[in-house]
Amino acid sequence: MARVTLQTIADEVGVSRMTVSNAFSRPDQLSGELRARVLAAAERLGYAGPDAAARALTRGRTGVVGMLLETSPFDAFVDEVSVGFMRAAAAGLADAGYSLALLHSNRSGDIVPTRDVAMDGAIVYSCAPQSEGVGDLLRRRLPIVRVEGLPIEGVASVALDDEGGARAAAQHLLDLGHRDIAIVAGGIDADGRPLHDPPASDYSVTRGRLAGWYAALQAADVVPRIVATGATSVDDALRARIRELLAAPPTAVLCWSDLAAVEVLEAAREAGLSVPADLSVVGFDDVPLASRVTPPLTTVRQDLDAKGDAAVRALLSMLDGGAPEAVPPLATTLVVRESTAPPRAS
Amino acid sequence: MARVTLQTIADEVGVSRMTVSNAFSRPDQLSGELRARVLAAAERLGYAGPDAAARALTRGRTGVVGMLLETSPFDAFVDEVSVGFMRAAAAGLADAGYSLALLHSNRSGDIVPTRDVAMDGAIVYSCAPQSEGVGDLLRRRLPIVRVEGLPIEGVASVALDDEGGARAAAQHLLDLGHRDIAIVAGGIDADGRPLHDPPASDYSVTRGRLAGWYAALQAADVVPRIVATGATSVDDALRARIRELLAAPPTAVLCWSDLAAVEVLEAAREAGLSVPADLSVVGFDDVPLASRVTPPLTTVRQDLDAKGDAAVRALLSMLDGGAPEAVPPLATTLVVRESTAPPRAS
DNA sequence: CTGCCTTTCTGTATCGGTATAGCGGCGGTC
DNA sequence: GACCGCCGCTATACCGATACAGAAAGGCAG
Repeated sequence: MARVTLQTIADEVGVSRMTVSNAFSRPDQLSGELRARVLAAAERLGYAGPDAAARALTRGRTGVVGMLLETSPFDAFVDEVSVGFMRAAAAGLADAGYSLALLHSNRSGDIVPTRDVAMDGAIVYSCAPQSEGVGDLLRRRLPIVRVEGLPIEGVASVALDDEGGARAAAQHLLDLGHRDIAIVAGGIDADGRPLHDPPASDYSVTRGRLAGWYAALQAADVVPRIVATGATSVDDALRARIRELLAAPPTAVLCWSDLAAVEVLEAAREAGLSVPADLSVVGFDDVPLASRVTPPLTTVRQDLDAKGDAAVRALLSMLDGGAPEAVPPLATTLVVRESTAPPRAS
Repeated sequence: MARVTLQTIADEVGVSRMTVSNAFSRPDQLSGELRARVLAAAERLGYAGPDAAARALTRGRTGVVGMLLETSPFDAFVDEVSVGFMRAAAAGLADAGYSLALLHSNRSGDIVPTRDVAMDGAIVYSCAPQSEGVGDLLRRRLPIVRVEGLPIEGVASVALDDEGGARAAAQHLLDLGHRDIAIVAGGIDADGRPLHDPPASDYSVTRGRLAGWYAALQAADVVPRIVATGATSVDDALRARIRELLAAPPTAVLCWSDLAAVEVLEAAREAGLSVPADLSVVGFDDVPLASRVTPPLTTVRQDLDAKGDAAVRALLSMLDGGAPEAVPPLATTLVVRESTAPPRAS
């Protein structure tokens, strides 16, 4: 039993293939009576309407926007920050009629998403500019918006004002009177090289936040202690270093994520340190968890809805033929809760 | 400047279009020397490789699996249960080389995802069988797997053993000695009709859980009090009813979700009731939040990874040409934490 | 009754690929 | 020296639709 196509219906009804196509796609092009007959025949033969792939080919539009993630899709769904971004992006795209396809980086199959999945544009979330996936997308000359991650030549981008947020966080601690401050950061010093001052990172989020912390601290002549791993998520190595740090605790800790800050809270509890009396802790991101831990975390909020909206708006304007345009860094807000206080008088 | 296609390259190199195609897709079909020349020309002309839409048309495969959600994509990313499911499903599909496309139900654009987005198969998560989106997908005769939601004729399904989990939860309260038990459930009695006994619901999750609770309670001759709304998420109406309930509190409450249970916890605190001393509370799902609230919630755990894996496995087997096959209900586990205790001796 | 404009439908070309059969040339076998 | 098989490439026919330019039929003004 051959597949049912426009031609099948056309033969059945005794009209041209074109007329059947019009019955589905341009109803005003034929009489209501004939259209009804065509549709009835289609129904009878079990025709679902124009084939999506064929239509995508001729119309040159798929209705799909891809999202390439630095991590595997699995990890992206674990991280509350990327979930929040996906949420806003998916909602914005849905409003504009686009479906969001999560592209993976598994290149072993015969279909490599970044190269072979049909789409009208893509969002590149926190990816290395030189990664294969990004290369594939660039080669296709698709409209692309980069979100976080290092700059990609010729690609519009949406990013947080990491530096400003970090500066505000550091300044908050300085204003409280702290001078002995540690920084907990991932994505730097992967191979144990001596750290620069300020330390360097190829991980854009950490890079911006480091710059902000150092800007404030150096202005106050404070030299921070650095606790770092190469990993960009909280891992056992980082946990161990945090515990080392708290053996001779500073009075305050700046963390590059709320998750890292929660680890510090945990380690402080183990070490018998009271937060914020003995140790002030500042996170970053303001994920839902931040306000639920004990004590609720002082942190730098980023507005994930705004980030998603900005990315979608930038992409939609390109999909409509607009030129890629720069989006200014998204503002952050310092949220002061109960994990920070003046240092204990010594 | 016309678009660069296989033909452009073919003309440039002076070979047939077919040879260029082979250079990309079947390297063994031409000499290495010629292939190198073709690829060099492609590079020079900025050809990204075979067009995805065209390839999808001829090969009949897209590498995309759609996921249709009952709610908007936005809400799906808010609910920890659906996020957990998406996580597992996306990971499983990525391993198999498929990208996951989130289909929205916005039918106003010219591209209706369920009808017009090219895909090889779809997962239908907790959707009404008679919804337009489901109808579109069925008409296309795509391989489909249903996850949660009411049965869809001829569609393989993956669902939780809601009934067994609920029965275990109710039995746990009975074993503790509770006789005055309330049930908090959404998705029933939307228009205020008198409730049946057990109450009816068109919302499959609630339906299964109700059946389980009643099975255990009726066997013990306990008649529960019902607190319900038509909404399937926690809303103000439900919050208000919970507060009414606690004006004359039962000794224990069975909730159809952890989120609802957290509301009960909150309302109990407001009413000056101590959990579990004055009131035992049981949730459902075991979302991450459940173990973090105070007191940690006794709840029925569902394994979202298993659910995602089961759905993906079922779909993959159909994509490989297998027949749809029934997947047995997924097991649940009662997790006893600190929100349940024997009723206060009266 | 003629000419012109609509309405309604059809024919052909095209979208950008891939499958498949076939063709010339070359080395090798008997 | 005729025959065979293989290698490397090409020609042709699709895949399933849509765009666009007509063409037949009918309506209306002059």
